[in-house]
Amino acid sequence: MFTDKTPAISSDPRALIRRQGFRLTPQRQMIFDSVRELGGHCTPDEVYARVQRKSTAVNRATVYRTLDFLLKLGLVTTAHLRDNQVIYELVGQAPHHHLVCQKCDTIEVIDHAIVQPMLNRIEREFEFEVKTDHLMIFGVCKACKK
Amino acid sequence: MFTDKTPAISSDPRALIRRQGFRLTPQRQMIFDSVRELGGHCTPDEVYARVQRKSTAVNRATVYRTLDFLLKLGLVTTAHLRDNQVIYELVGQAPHHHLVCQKCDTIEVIDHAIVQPMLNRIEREFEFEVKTDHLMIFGVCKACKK
DNA sequence: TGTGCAAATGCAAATAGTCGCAAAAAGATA
DNA sequence: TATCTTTTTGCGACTATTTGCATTTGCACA
Repeated sequence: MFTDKTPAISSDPRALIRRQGFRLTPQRQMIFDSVRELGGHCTPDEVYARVQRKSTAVNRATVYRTLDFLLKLGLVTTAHLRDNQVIYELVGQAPHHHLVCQKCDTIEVIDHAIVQPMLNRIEREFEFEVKTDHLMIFGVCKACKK
Repeated sequence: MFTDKTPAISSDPRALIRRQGFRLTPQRQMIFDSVRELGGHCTPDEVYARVQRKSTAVNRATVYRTLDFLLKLGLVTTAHLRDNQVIYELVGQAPHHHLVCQKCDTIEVIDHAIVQPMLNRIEREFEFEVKTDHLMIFGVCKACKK
């Protein structure tokens, strides 16, 4: 299960899903599409609301289950804000990370290159295979520091 | 609000709470004590269960609110596992981070020194004042890789 | 020590998220 | 296309977490 290591092709998850013996359902397609349409960053509730616009027949539990499914498949990742809110994000070509300002709640995206050396060191020193592609670093942004 | 920059003294939060104009209540004391007694890593539910042993009069909502209060005060931090479970942790003398194995769920603690250079670089390049003291890095541990 | 006021709590209702199970349906095969 | 197997879904119940509001209670100050 979930053994495929091929990088996810975000625009068309169908091949990836089927290749691993899972089934492609309209619900999964709609939910995935909604995540993409929401700009790649969204909460389960936002996804549910958007899916409802396509079909009111989709159950809330299915949204939760499918987001989790996409997570296990590697098509999306999650991040948690300090208020316990979960954010789902599409896995794209470029891994990146976030600087979250605790004062104004803005989120700045930073490149993976800044984090990479640290992760490499961890892989070397602890023989730990890092899968994190999405760090949330909390603090106070430039604008709020003044 | 929450402007005190003095490092938290985990063993006695009373001075810190009062210095900022908040009130010291038996509930807050019991909840803080419980977190400490639970070894510094715990879920809201574990805290509630432990507080019940001291006094059955403490409401669940108060536990949630107080943990959040201690978070804002800087006396505890949170971390989120992939299954959305929240972990509260006492802020101690030595900041540290976690390697979480997705296969066996074990958590390895790593020293802040490994993360520090990256955070320094972020502070410099983005003029972002980092407050994160507790990164969760997901992956596969040494034992599970074999 | 008593009094007043704002903060904190308890309660109950609302919202968010999870789970078990029966029904529906995807995809394989004939 | 019909049938079969297994996955996935919807539903409803249940647990977890949050929120509004009335009441209580720290604690500052007289």
